Order: sequence, then C-alpha cells, then structure tokens
Amino acid sequence: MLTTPFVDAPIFTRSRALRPTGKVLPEHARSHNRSLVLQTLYSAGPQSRADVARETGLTRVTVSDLVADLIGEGLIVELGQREIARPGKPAMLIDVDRAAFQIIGIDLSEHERFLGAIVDLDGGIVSRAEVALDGATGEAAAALVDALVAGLVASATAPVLGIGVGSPGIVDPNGVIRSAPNLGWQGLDLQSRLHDAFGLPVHIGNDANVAVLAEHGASTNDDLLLVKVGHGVGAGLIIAGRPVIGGGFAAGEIGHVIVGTDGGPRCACGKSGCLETWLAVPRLTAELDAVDDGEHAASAREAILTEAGRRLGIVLAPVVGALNLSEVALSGPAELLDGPLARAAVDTLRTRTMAEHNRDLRLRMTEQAQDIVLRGAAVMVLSGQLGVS
Amino acid sequence: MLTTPFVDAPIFTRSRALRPTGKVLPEHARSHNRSLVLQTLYSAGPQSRADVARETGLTRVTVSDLVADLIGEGLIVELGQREIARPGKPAMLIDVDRAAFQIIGIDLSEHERFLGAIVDLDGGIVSRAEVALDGATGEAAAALVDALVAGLVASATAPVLGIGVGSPGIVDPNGVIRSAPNLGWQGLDLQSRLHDAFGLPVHIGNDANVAVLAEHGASTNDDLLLVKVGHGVGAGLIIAGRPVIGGGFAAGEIGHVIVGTDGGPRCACGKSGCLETWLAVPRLTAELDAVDDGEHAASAREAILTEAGRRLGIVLAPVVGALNLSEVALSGPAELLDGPLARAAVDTLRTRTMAEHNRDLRLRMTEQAQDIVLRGAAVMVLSGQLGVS
DNA sequence: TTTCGTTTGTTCGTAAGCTTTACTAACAAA
DNA sequence: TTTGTTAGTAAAGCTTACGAACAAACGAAA
Repeated sequence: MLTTPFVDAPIFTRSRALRPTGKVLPEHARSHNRSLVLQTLYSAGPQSRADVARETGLTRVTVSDLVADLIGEGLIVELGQREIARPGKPAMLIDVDRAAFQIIGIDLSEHERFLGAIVDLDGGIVSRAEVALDGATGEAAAALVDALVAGLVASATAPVLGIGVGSPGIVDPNGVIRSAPNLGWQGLDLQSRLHDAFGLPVHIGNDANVAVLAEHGASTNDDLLLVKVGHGVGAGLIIAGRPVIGGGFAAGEIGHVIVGTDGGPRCACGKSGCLETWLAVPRLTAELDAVDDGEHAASAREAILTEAGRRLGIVLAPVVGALNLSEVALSGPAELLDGPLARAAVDTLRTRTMAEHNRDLRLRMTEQAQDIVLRGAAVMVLSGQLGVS
Repeated sequence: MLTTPFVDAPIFTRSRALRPTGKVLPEHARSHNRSLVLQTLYSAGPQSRADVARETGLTRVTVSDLVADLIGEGLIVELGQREIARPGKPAMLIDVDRAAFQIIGIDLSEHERFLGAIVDLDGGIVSRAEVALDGATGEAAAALVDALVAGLVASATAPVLGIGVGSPGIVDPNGVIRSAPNLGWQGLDLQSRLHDAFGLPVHIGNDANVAVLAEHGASTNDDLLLVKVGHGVGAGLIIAGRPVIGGGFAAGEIGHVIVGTDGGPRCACGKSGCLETWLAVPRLTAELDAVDDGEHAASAREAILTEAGRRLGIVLAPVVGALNLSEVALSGPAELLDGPLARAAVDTLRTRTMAEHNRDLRLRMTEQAQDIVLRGAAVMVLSGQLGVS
C-alpha cells in the first residue's frame, strides 16, 4: 500500500473552482465570514450571537467580533433579551436591521414603461415609480432611467444600499448594455452612468437573469430555470446556486431557438418556428383573439395554449436533460401561462426526457408574478453589496 | 447624493457564490494560495519564485514560504539557475516535480473491457492495462475493477497521488454509483471500496463528465460541452470553469431526450426518436452496414451521417442557446463523427440558434480521442488532490 | 576596475484573523 | 443555597501574509 503526503488531505479548492482564480488574503476570509453571519441572520431571523456561532461553525468569540463590526456599520441591531425562560444567561437577540437601508430596483423590461421601486432589505416594496416610454430610444430612453432613479433616490427614507437594474438585451458583467435592440442601446455603459450620477453602487443584469435571482430566493433549490414570457421570451438560469451568464453574456436567450422539425410561423428574426412565434405574449393573444366566438371557441383557445406549452416543453427538454434540472419556473401573464399551457409544458418535458432521471421535475408559476424583476434587482444589490440573498 | 459605508466596497463573495457556503479559516486561504502557486507552475512551467509572485499577486516572501512547503512535500523541485543572462541575482528555477507522483486512471465506459493506465502529472500515459469484461456484472465486474487497479498500483514507479475512475451511469459526489444498468450496479460504493482496498484517495465520476475535464484542460474556454458517442450517448458539461453534476447527479444524460417532432426509430427505453436512436455507434454502424453496395452507396451513407449530425444539432440547439455555449466537442469514433456528421451538427446548430449570440460557436472533435476518459480521470485526481488542472 | 542599478530570495518584525482557554454574569432547577 | 447551564467577553497564542530591509549576484556604465 502506497501512501502520499496528500491522502485525503482536504483541499480548499476542491469544492470551489477547478483552477484557483486569485490569491486569498485574510481580509477576504473575514469578509466571507462577515457575509456568512449576515446571511445566517438574514434568513433565520433574530437570534443570539451564540446561535449564529452554532449555525456557522465559527466560535462565539469570532461571531461577537464580527457582529460588533456589523453593529458599528449599522447593519445589525440588538433587539433586547430573549423572552423565553431558559437556564443560563439570557440571550441578547440580534438581527439584521431591516430598516437600515433601502434598495432601488429598476425594471426596464416592459415595452411601454420603465418601472422602479424602493425595496427594503426583506424584499418588500416600499414605494413605486414609473415613467412612460412613449417610444423613446437611445439617449432619450437612458435619460428616462436617470429620471426614474433620481426620483426614487430622492424619496428614499433610509440610506440607499445600491441600485439594481434589470434590462432587456445583452448585459455584460461590467453593467454595459451590449445590445438592447428595442431600446436602441448598443454599448451603453449604464452602470458607470448611474454610478457617476448618484454615487451609489450599481448592479445591472439581463431582465430574465435578474428575475431568476428573485425566484431563487423563494426556492430551496440550487438549480433553477426561469422562463420569462412577455413581449419576447427569455430565460434566467441558476446552476449549483450560481447565476449563469454565458461566455457571450447571452445565456438564457432561447426566444429564437427553433422548436421541433415541422416548421412553424415566420419569425421577425427571419427564421421559422422560433420559440417566440409560439409563446411570446403578443403572438399568443393575437392567436387567441383570432378565434371566432362560437361553440368551439373555448376548446380552440385551449388548443392554442396547449400547443404553446408543448412547444415550450420541446425546447426545454434538452436543457432539462443536459443539466438535470429539477425546477422550472414560468413568469408572465398567469391568464395565459397558468393552465393548459403549463400543463402541456410539463407533460411534454416529462415525456421527452428520461423519466428515471427527471422524476422529481417541477414546473410552476413564479411566486411573485408582477414584481419579479424589481425584486430580483434588489437581490442582485443585496448579494453584491452584502453577500446576502 | 446619499452615501453608505459600503459604496463600492469589494465583497469577497461577490464573484464566488450568491450565498456564503461555510466559514473560511486562514488555513483554507493558505491552501488556496498553495494551489494557486502549484497551478501557476503547472501551467506555465519552470520559473523563479519571483516570477510566481508577480503572476499570482502574492509577495515574494509568501511565495517563498509556500514553495518551501511544497518542496518539503516533494511536489516542487529546484532545477538550477536560469541560464539567460540578465542583470540582478540569477533566478533559481523551480517547477512542479512532474515525476514525483503518478495517477491511476480507470475507464469503465467501454462495453467489452475495462481500461486502466498510469498517468504522470502532465497527463502523459506511462503504462496501460485492461481486463476483459466477458459479460461480467455486479460483484464480478466490481472485482475486475479491483484487480485492474491492483495491477496498476503494483506497477507504479512513483508514489500514487490517487485513483480516478470514469464510470457509466449515475455517480454521486461521494463516489457511489447510484445506477449503471449495463454493469448491473446499483448503489455500489466504489469509492469506499477502492479507498479501503488501496488506502489512496479515490475520485469517481460519470464517464462523460470525467471526459470533459480532460478536454477542458486542452481548451482555453471556460464553458465546454462534450458529447461522448459510444454504445450510448452522454455529455459532460463545464460552465464558468466548473463541472456541472446536476441535482440528481444525472447531468449530461441526453441520450434519451427525444429529438424533433417528426417521430423516429423506436428506442430500447420505450420512447421513439431518442437521440441515441440516431447517434449511438451500434445504431449508426448497423444503418451504414445495411446500405447496399452500389452506385449510390457513398451518398446514402453520407445521408445517414448527415441526418445523425442534424439530429444532434437539433437537440443541442436549445442547450447552446440557453447556456450561450461557445464550444462543443465531440468524442467517439472519428470515422463516424468527423465528417458529414459533425458538419451537419454545426450547420444545424447555427441555423437553429440566434446567429448574433452564437457567432463564435465552435464544434470540433476531441483532442485526445482514445484516452479521454483515462486522462480525465487523472485530471479529476489532480484537481481534487492538488487543486490543479 | 570600480561603481551603480537591478533582481532574487531571505530574514525580521508586524498586522490581521481565528482559535483555545478561561472567566464573569445571569439564569433555572433542585 | 447549591448546582449546572448558557451567553458573552478577555487574554493569549497560532497561522498567515505583508512590508522593510538586506545580502548576493549580476550587467552596464564610468
């Protein structure tokens, strides 16, 4: 039997990256542990320092030290002694000060207007704002974003932790909107623009990629695909707890993938049978509206929705199979999606993948229908600034 | 303008995980930096401590300290002074001692035999071994693995760093083979079995998931999908540099995803039109053999291969689109795959996805046709034990 | 030849961060 | 009152990385 110095020696990188990315200094470790404490409190609520220590595996000493820092920064507050009578010294409850900061969330994905909101640290929407687009594009549209943010920043009732933006199109990790055809943006450095204007941290992502962050918070799953059906069709993807951006920052762009091998409606992109030609809201409503009222109108409409769901299932099946996904969420108008469409999608997914591997596959509507991008934008800020979500 | 204590404060977790996973101690940081030094030397070759310091961002002091440890462990050696005449003190070159350890790689994915090899730290194959299966399944097949490993361990000419195994079927992260129908394995804890028998670190993965590790080493890309065509069809996937295992540990199982909406051959799994019915080697060769020799034999065979490639493209298109993949590798018999089949696959992929986002998509044959699982198994050990790949 | 500047690698002391150990405070239960 | 438990803190120590300073070794220029 041979032995080496490394038999079973646990290596830090084992569960992290295949290739180490960069040096790690003690302060990074501390920053990580700080986030760990925050996350523990954030998700489990008020508890004692000792509770946090048990939960995180850190010692009480270290937790006390980190908590002292966090109290100094105003992120954590002491709530008073625990009421429940137990042996031992009574615990001083601490919690994230959920009123200490607010977050600006911006949703640029709707077609006629930009939405904004002030979101508290719990993801609750404090107040809203919106501006009508009126066909604005390019600089005019960007100026509308400025104005929307300015109004929200002015009306915030607590220090603002940061600005989160969900935008249509291709957004790179530096917050540059590489391409958003509908808004006439190409290479728009929205992150710098907003940062320079407001002096706040800014996080920007594709609308569907942002939306899946919100949904992921409500889910216990480490893998999640969210399909966002609106004027177009896009997806956001989380794998092993990490958002997937894609090499060209275009992950989730499934709207113009061709579905099936039996042709299909002509698409604006030039191809035929793209997913959007079956599933995009304008197409669906147009098809439904075209059904003549009459005896068979209901079943005709159901057939349209069922076919749309089937097409969605067809395109998702290889993705679900390749990634062994266990959860798919649908975001969009519930009156269209939540019914025959969703049922057909999950049926199709089940019949087209290997049942054995995808036995516990679930497809469901999103928890937070309307505000999913706004909330996701807030999550992005929360996660980027505090390491919490 | 509002300010917060966190404006632009870089947070450790920002680029790592959304939610912090566990505490990080100084020793973990050191372990990470140790791997970083190793990785730098491993991929860039002989250089001075000062070179490593510049490359990694660590100080010369720290690098010297880490290197001293690594020399003590026999992983790094001094090679003598640098020859090139430069001002200043001559550099002492150091490098990973690529002869210090060997790795046992095992490939259980072939149908008639188990393959094994001794692999050096560079991925070079030092010697080979194999055992015929002769239809063995269950415990008999497992015993063959034992024997294969035993022979290789005995013939190693350097300490063995670990044992890497690529197995068909579903393999969980603990090295338990949940299900490998062909071998009659179900819940076989091969990792513990081999660890107990040989006292060496053991790493086990699905054959395609292991293969993609080898291919990833030869690639500069952070995202990579490898399709392994053999008796069945499977895939291995790396996203953002990290292998994707899947919630049910069944990522990459695309062989039984239905392709297209126009039916297809009956599959052993009960469905019709599974990818395997077009692409698996036995199916393909049978179809090709069935072509009558004659005037149009060549074009008939080409049509069969083209159709197989097209089917592969159809099933991959949604995956490529959703993940924004830039690179797909094909592994298997070159005489079948490398030609009309690959051309049809890439053509189909291009026409069925959005050209704009997948402009630089590449599909190619694997670099290391034969030994890809053996080499991937070695990479798995290298990465698991040293954080290097 | 001497001097100067450069580069390498080491030594020494320091700062940061987490742990262990030990302690006090505060409580319940017997 | 005693005993045992729990919370939080304080002190000391270990690990780790850094900066400053230095010696060694070299080329280039004076």
